[in-house]
Amino acid sequence: MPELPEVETTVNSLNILKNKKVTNLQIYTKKLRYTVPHIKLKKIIKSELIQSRRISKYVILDFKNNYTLIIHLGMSGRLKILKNYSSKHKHDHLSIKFNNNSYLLINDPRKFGFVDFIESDKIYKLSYIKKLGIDALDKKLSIEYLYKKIKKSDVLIKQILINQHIVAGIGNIYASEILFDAKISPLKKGKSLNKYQIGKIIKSIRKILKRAVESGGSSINDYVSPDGTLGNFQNNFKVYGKEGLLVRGFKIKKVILYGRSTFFCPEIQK
DNA sequence: CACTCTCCCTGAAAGC
DNA sequence: TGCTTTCAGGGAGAGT
Repeated sequence: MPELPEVETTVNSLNILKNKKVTNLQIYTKKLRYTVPHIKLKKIIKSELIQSRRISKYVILDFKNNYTLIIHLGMSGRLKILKNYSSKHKHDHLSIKFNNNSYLLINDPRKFGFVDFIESDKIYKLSYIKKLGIDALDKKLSIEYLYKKIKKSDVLIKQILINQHIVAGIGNIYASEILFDAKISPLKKGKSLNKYQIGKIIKSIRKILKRAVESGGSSINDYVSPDGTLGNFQNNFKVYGKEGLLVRGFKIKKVILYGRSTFFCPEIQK
């Protein structure tokens, strides 16, 4: 499931379409999580892709005509770049043809993702973008910022980490990995953490996410990079999905927090 | 406002 | 073996 590292890997791969012009657009699905803005989307035809970038877990494609395509991959969403595309594959919802004869496809079995289309200068007016907290890999993510956000919070640190309005980009899987790396229990309340512990968490956020980006993201379930390469960071997961396994002689436990699976090692994470 | 719960969806895995 | 049920999760919106 795409979290920050997978989205980062995705937008990097999409840069091979930079300066290419859209020659055709096919929409196969009326609605993903939200209705696909099919009328507006036609505006990208004949325009060139200027750049592919990431805002939190959103893929941002800026076009030369000053319009921007926003793609959220949800849980099972995946972008593919294909040279030959004669027939639609299962769960393909959108296909964009470029003038180098390659196709960018949005494929999403669970339809938890969505696409949006807006004038480029209005992107920060979108409520879901405007509300985002500091990006998990932004240098501006400081101990002071996080401490201030959570010093009065009764919410568990695990939930704070996946709250996109506080730190943007971390999802359920990496939250478990980050807290294991920081040796801090997911069950700790935000307000119980001191600045030293928050510093450890920030270090672990950067360490785990950067490593994951370097390994091309994770490929659990069907996440694959647009160029077809598989990420392999899931091989580096220490606790996620590893209930019952031993770490330094201690068992990894699974608990459900706010309806989400959470993996940790109580003896190591305090 | 701040928090938690529910829901959207399909395929894989578990259960029977 | 094969059918049925459960589970997975991002994030908006409803509910408290």
